Amino acid sequence: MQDRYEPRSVEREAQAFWDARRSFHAEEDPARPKFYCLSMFPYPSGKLHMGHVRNYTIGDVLTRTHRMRGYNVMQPMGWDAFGLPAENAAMANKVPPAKWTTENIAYMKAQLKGLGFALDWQRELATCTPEYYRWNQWLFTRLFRKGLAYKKTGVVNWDPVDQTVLANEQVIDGRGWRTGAPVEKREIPMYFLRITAYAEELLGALDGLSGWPEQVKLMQKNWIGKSEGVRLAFPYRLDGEDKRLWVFTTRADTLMGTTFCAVAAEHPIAAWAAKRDARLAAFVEECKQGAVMEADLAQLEKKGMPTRLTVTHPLSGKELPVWIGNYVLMGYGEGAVMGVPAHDERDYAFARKYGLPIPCVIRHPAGDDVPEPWKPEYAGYGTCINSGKYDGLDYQAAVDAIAADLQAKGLGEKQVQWRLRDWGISRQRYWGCPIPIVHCPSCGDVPVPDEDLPVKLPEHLVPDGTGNPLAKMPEFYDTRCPSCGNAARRETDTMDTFVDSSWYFARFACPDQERAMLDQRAKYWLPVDQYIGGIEHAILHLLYSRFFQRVMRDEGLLAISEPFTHLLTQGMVLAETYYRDTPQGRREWVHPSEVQVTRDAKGRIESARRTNDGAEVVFAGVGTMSKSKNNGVDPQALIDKYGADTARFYIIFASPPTNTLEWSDESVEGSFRFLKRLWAYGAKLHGAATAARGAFDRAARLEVHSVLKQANYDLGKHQFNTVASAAMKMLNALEKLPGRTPAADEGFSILVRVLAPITPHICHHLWRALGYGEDVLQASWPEPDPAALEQDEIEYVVQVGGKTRGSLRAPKAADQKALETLVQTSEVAQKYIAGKPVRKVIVVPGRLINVVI
RNA sequence: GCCGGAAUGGCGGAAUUGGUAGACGCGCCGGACUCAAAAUCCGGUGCCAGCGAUGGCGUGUGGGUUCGAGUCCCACUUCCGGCACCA
Repeated sequence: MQDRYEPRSVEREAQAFWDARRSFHAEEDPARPKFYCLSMFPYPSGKLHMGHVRNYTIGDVLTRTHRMRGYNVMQPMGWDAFGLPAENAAMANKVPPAKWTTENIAYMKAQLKGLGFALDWQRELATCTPEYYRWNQWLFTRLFRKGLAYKKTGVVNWDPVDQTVLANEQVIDGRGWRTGAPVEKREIPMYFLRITAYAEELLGALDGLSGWPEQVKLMQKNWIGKSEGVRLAFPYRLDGEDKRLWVFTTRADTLMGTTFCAVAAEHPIAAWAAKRDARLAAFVEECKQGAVMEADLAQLEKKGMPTRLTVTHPLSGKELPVWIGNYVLMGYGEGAVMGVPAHDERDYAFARKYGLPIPCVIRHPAGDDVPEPWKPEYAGYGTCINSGKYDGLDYQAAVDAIAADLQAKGLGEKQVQWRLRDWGISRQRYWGCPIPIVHCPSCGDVPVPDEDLPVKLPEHLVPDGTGNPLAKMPEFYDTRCPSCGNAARRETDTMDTFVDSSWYFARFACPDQERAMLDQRAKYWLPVDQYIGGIEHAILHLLYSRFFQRVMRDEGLLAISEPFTHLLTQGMVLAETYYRDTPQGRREWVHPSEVQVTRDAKGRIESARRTNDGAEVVFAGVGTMSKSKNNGVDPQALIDKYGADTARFYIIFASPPTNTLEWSDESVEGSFRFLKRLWAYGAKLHGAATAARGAFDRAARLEVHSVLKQANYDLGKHQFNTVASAAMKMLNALEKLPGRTPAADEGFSILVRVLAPITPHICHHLWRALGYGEDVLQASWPEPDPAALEQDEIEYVVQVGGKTRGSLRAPKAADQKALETLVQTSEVAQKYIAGKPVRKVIVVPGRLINVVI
């Protein structure tokens, strides 16, 4: 074994060994427990970023530890290959998205191989291939026939200059990103998937997901948003006809405090009113300006205008004005709300602004009226007042009584309302999976029959930013109706890329299956035992996947309902940011690698200068790695310099998986240093003759085995950073041993196995070089030896009055009484008791004694 | 705005889930080796006061519960993620 650690050759050799043996190829094996470990597949954007390296290293650690624990492990990898960035790159470089995507995949695949991940490449898939997306189409036609996919209008961002639909991301401060034109809302026909049909089940099943973080389950619960309330009607007469304005409320107990109703600008009443009043028409138009993002809408200044229409209060019979309000969402509930200014913050602000009455109908802790400013208590539950026959009722009694009275009049009933909306999947974009529908003038929307699938996406087009090129391509859209054979037009919208990623985890079980979406192998591998990915996917991707799993179940493809048994959500990777303001007043972001930092005697940053020209720069804290702040760290540069094992070790060691990770080049050096020390120790053992048991063996074994015990505990918590620390502690202990004693070999073989999932290449080499075995992948996971952990004496912490004052050693067998006596006679306690009466003595077995005085 | 998180030395983080706060590492300080540098090795390092023994303070802020709080409760501050067409 050579003295110098050379990661390049060590890594090449280990990877060649795994390739030759097909070490990571997984086969179904009913005799062993299976472990399907999956990291979220990447979008092939060009090259791996640090977030990928982190995600896949975490997945690889889990994969490799489970292998060593005897599981039949499958860890696949694929490409989420459709999407907007390919179209943007296509426009910028005049290259078809397909070519750009394929080249990116090839490069990134080589990078993943270089990192030594235990991936089964035989299962590789890409969502942009017809072999994959034909099953998107197949499933869509099934859902369409069942009514679970349907057409209705949806609202999109419209760029009036480019005449194109914009993604939310392409809207910057309410303007189109390319044209700068103010964005408008536009309603267009779209296909929707009826996820709301599964709302109750998706919500209820969260409780059973014991392997998911509570935080993610809570976010999903709130997103689905079940609320029980009352749907009720305000009757009105219009053009001689009796009509009803329906609203939904969770606060029917406040119904008697209603002083107005408000409808969304897209509501039929708004359209009716706008026809008769130019100012209203202008206001409705104004509401159509701007983007569709909820975050923007929620922060709009609350504005409204009264229509001339009045409605009748369903219980009191009072006439109430109907307003158009820009804060009423057409997409939630009925697109109309009842305004109860005294007990709803938005209604309060609205009524104050427009001088509407604000009668208090719920008693709250601060009194029976609602003076300015608004207080959260006003919206609390309480007893009804000023509400006629409902006075004195509490929330539940009032809701029950009011719902019953409404029902008797045929003007309302209790109803469950969901915040969750059906999933609009139509995208007016080229680089996606074509929606398999043919529009026939006589037969309507006809799903493409199975034998005509897949509807192939032409791969040679280059979009130009003015709408979908498919819609300008008669060779694509001119077709015949599958039903009647007459001329018809093919749908040119493609699917939301979330459709592609909502079932890919299942396809990994049988990516080569040409005759079906899934086969028997999926029944063996699914569900995914461990899923790993960014917290930013906590709601949409994970909820859509849970929905699709149920859709596939109901198609008879799989029996299970939940796709992911355990979920680990990793944190983001951040880096330092530095800038300087140029004389021209421009802010220039300087890459952290180009900055030289000077520190004071305590290591605090004093100043920072740009290395090449000495210009002073300002440290602006840490932030997500981004082009705009010029602080991205390229993992490839790191791998080239230190090797894959150092990159993997650092990323595991720097932070627990769920935390954000703040990048530091200096700390990477420390990780490299550790691996060099590890190598050097291995080389020293390798060159030494085996010695007899030494005097320090007992102490070294105690240390190694107690650290191992803790490491195994931490591994169970997925706290991998302290597992890496444990490896360092083991090496520290072993380096104190004088030679190659039995404890040295035992300890080193434990260390190499603990580290093998994190830094597989160097461990592969050391394991073989020291003759511990042929392949560390085949080794079993180490467990602590109870005999090594035996101790005769225990050190107790001594506290007096809750303050730590020192420690004392006591025999292991000492009981509470013996310890009480021991502590009261001890020098350390005597000093602080100082003759005061001892009230009691608290003993925490094996840890601490507290004398209360 | 709404929903969900996070906050511990100069820095990343640890604390066996209410029991010695700061493990492990980075940085910094001092030393060894070297003609010198790099690499490597050894020692020190929460803050304040003190030559020192030692004493006081200390886990974002303000309260509370407890023999004992980084950990539990209440109220806030700041930062981060998501908000349905980025993936």
